Amino acid sequence: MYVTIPGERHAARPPLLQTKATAKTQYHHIATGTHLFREGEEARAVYEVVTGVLRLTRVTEDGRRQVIAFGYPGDIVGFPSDGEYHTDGDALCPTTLITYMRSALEIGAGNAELHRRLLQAALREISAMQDHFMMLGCKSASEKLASFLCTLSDRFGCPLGQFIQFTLPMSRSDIADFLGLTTETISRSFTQLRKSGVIALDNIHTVIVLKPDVLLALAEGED
Amino acid sequence: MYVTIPGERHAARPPLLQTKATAKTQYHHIATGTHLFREGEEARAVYEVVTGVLRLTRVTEDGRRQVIAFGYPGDIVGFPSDGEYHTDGDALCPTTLITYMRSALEIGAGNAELHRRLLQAALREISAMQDHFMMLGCKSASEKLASFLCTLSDRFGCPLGQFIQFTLPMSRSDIADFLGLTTETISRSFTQLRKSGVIALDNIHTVIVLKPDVLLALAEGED
DNA sequence: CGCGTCTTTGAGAAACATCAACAGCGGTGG
DNA sequence: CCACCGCTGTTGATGTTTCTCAAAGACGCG
Repeated sequence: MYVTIPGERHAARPPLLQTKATAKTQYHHIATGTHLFREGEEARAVYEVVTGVLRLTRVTEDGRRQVIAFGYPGDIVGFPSDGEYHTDGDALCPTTLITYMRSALEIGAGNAELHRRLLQAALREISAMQDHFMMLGCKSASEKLASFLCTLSDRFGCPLGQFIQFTLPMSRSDIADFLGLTTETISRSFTQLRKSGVIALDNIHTVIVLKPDVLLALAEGED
Repeated sequence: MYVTIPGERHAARPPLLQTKATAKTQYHHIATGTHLFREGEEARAVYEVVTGVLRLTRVTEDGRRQVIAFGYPGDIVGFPSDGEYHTDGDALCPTTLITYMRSALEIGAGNAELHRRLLQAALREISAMQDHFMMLGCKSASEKLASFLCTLSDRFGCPLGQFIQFTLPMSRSDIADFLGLTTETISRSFTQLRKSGVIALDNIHTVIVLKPDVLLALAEGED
């Protein structure tokens, strides 16, 4: 089942969407593997990830899966369309969330400031999804993995001596389904990056970036 | 350069974002090939497409292009992030737009109703982009093209006898860059659909769907 | 009519998927 | 404590899809 990752609980950060009007912040804890919402379900809330990581997925009728996004601290997840969730959302490790009732999306008058921040979050989400398009549509397998690791390194890497370290709470097949590849190809690309000395794997879920500049170059497509 | 498509000017429809507060609707006409905005530019407005079609693209440093979306009537385009456009936007045929100043995105108090509709439009956009992810990540070449044609057929197809007809204002290479394929593969997939009697091409830019049910089945992955 | 651009078609090459076997690792139970 | 089991990940051999390169055809435009 789900492996509990010795996990990089990212430093607390001020909630993005929080406004003065809702002074008392209600945190919500969920365990690894918990489903926060499912595709097609009526959307009752949007969530801000505070610590931990969520996985957002969609599945076709014939069982092919696409990981739409990973929800890291600072991300807003669960944006509905026509009142429904359009992805499954579940926790890859113990996760803390802030819940914002769906009404915040709809009643403009109620809390204009929260509403404004939600729109900004939605716009950032659109921008992030466009980056993801570039990966899925334009890049080779090794470029995709390099881009993916680069993004995580930039957003969540911790200095380790002169290197950068971060954890991958998701499985190889999650990464594969995120990048539109197979687990075998992901595994081979990891091996390639290891053998060329760009990264090291402390354990399966811990990446150490040895040559950040080379990783970035690979991500941009300079073989 | 750009070929002017004998174009399917879709029936006028009530503006999505229009509110009573801005009673007099200001329409804006642009010619084929006109750039409405460019990536990295300061975002001064968002646009609602009324007639015509826009193409939203992004390009990597080394020149690979991804068509992020096509903006058809009823779509809102030009959502900024951090105050900037993140795609190029240009017209594939003569296009009519309604302009909404960027301030509408930011000053919640100014026009709460417009703000609310913009958020709804952004949420629809996110949902549409998730559908696009499924195409890019999960589907084969022929499935991608079938899905693409299906979507256009559903949204903009006109009955032609017992068949459905619609126009493709974009080039084969636009379709290729939208689906993460090459023009040659698109061309071959079109030929395949033609030879199997699922569609007919009246001319390069006019598709007639002969077997909608088969096209849908192909789109869903039932070979 | 001729030219340039876009599209189609073909042949060969490359990337990635698929299938299969094996290794590593944690958990369980004897 | 060790043997066994199941799961995930890795590696290898092979197959398929799609890309690349090349050439010819179609179409609009001057």
